[in-house]
Amino acid sequence: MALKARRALASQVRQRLRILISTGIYPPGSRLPNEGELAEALGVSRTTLREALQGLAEEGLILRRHGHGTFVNQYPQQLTTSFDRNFSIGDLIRAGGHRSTTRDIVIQTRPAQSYVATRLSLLPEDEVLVIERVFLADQRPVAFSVDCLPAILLAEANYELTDLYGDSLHAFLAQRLGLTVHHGIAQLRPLLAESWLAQKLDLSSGTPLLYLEQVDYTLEQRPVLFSQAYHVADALEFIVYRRGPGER
Amino acid sequence: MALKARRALASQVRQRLRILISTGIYPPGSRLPNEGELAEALGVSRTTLREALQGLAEEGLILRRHGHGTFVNQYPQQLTTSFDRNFSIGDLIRAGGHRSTTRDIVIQTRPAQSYVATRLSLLPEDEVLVIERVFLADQRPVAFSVDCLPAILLAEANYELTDLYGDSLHAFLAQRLGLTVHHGIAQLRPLLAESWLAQKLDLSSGTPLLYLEQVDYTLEQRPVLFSQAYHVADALEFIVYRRGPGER
DNA sequence: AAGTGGTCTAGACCACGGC
DNA sequence: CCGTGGTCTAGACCACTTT
Repeated sequence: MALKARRALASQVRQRLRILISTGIYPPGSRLPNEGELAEALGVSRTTLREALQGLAEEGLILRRHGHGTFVNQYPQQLTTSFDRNFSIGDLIRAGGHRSTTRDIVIQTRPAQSYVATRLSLLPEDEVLVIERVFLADQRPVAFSVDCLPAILLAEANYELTDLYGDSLHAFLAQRLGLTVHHGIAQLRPLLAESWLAQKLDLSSGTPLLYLEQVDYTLEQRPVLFSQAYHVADALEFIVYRRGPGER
Repeated sequence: MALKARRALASQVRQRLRILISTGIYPPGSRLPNEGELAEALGVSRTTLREALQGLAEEGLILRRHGHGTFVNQYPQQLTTSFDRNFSIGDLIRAGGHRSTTRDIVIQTRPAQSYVATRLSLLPEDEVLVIERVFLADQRPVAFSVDCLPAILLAEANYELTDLYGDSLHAFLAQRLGLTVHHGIAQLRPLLAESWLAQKLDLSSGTPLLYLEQVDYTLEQRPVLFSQAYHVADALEFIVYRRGPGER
């Protein structure tokens, strides 16, 4: 416990406050001690405490009122999965309280189609590793996804095919290739299931699906993953936390 | 210019830096002066400068690398509309470069349906003001929306019906009722246009639509607006910037 | 080893809300 | 008026990256 966990201080304080609130030390509706006292009680500076409080306020766990005090929210919102976070389909399924598995996996290398090459900043003759699979929530098919990785990223890496079976490609990118996904840009569209797709998902043709097309980037704005996913609507919840417009 | 614009300092610095970058003082790819120098040059503390830099990094305008420096991003992402921001449909249309108008407006007060009452924390017998309308982008219908406002909010306010015609209810809430929408929680679902809806939007029945259901809250977590919107998919773009998972 | 961004502190002053 | 949260500062020390 010597080093590490640096900037964690504010996060630690945040966690400690969460506990103090959930255990009823600070019950819903009550007012917290003022910032000075609270900072001293927790053994951190007021600045650090404030960062923790700000985080809790954004979570909706507390309410802050200038000149009045900081209060524990009586009606906290709880979002299991907010879509502005880059979760995998597996996470989405688990957030709904189901068990996530996959089937019908196809892994192959092939030349990038033109629209894929464009999104990944590749040349048309470049190859991509394509991973197709069906996601199931408790045995029920709920999504079909196609992921494309530039083959050149894999050229010098050592990995096994089984590494690709895990439902988090982000983890694979980070652990095997040293590439951390910083953010993704996704586009949403409703779609009707064509027969080939309906068959994969055990649906009838014409069922409405939520189609998502996404490119993931590293911190350096390098595109590393192109994904297409077809989601069965009534099986997965798509919830978005939308901040009001304006300057932070 | 005496008072006001308090916490604006970091925002002001941010804006000044944007200008320094866009005018080519700090061209794309170049490294900015270190934080100490930059802070002194701009006449603010390093803390304040860092807050500004952090904002610019989140915007994607600059890249920060520990132990290396801060760089102007060569390939800045520019999202006209990111869905994690609480824009109105009118904004969405204008972001696509079209002219936004509305038609078929219906405004009436009626008892809240049970699912509406639940979402707005109202009692079943409470009344809501309902605003229905069709949005057009350059004459073409692209969305149908139903907004519900608790009637009690309007009881003591003075306003005219025409205030409700503007395409930003958020602006109405802020200016007439003193209620600022802090965030909304939205749920997305694909849907097939039923005949009544298809007729309103000049579509054929069974066309896939993107359905959005949203509750807007004030900073104090008070629900003030419930909205349902049916979007024509190929007319509007739904783009989401998804940050990588993890603690803030 | 030198230079950079990352974290944390203590303290000052300001603006808002209620008494 | 007082107490609260909101903003800003100067400075210390740490950790990462390159030379």
